[in-house]
Amino acid sequence: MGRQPCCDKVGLKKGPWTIEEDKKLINFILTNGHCCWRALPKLSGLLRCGKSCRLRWINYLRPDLKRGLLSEYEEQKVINLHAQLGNRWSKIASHLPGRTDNEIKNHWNTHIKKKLRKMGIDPLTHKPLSEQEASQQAQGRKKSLVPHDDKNPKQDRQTKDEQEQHQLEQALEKNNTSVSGDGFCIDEVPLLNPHEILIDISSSHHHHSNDDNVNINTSKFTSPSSSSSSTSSCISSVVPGDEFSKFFDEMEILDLKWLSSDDSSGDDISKDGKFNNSTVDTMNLWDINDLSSLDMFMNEHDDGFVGNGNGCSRMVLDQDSWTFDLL
DNA sequence: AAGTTTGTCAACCGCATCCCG
DNA sequence: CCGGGATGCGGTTGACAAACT
Repeated sequence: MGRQPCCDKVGLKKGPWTIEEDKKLINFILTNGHCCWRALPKLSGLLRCGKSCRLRWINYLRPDLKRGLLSEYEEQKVINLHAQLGNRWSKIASHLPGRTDNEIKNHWNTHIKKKLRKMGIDPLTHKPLSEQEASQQAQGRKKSLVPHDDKNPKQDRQTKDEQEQHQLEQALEKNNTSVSGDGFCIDEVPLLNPHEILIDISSSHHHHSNDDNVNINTSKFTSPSSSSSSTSSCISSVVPGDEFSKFFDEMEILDLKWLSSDDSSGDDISKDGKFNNSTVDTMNLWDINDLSSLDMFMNEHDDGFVGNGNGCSRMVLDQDSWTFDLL
């Protein structure tokens, strides 16, 4: 007797989402919230598994998502957090507003890993690679080192949160790492002793210096209780019209201000039509104050979607659309 | 121009954890 | 406390596009 599948998969669609499916999902969640992911597909008329709907919403359709490549500052934050937390992507994501665990995980695997190896740092251990190891890494036949519980991240979850928080706070205080530089709190036990974290921050250190390119104003931000997913839990309480508007109003705003850097000579819009983060001067999360904008979008801005004929997995329905196109 | 390789990332899968009766 | 369903999480896959030969 195996475990029951999460949903009746017969007749359910898989693969990339179409424009129509996205619209249905957005419309439904904005009007009804998502009381129950399992029931949502039936209620909304989607031929999708509830899990799939949840993932699509969390990773792609949520209005508070920030799109585009991670900035250097965010990258540095991810590296620091990874040194502390290991592959606990959702925890890491919870410290990067507007970013999803999936996005961070992908970015880690495709960009940061390579970057660290280039710098002679083992992305698993955050320790320097020996010459031999470095050459092995370069040849792609590096054996995995498992210094902290990267391979078994779930095992250490059983540690009590309070203990974790206490330990980590102490460690961070002692070592004055930049992880908590902007004031967020980490509720995890370090997998590495902070003094063991060896990250060359010279390349990005200017982000924290006086000529700081990044100005983070966290004056009124209450971090979601646990993870990126918990943001969606907040959304689950979404109700139509004014209530939703209130929700945004009451949401404590994190105002991220990305000051243009000197190297912002690049194109504002990349080839796939997305804005590059580096050139976005100001980005306000939860910048939508009125649900009517969203309604407007759904009803009148159908061409806000840029379909490619065979699905819209990369359509322009991102933070920029929500904030620029709609308002 | 055509074929091949490499890189990226959305989406899936299966297990773990949470929650409720 | 226990069992079962719902949800969350992290690893992995595969489609697509870009780069290379």
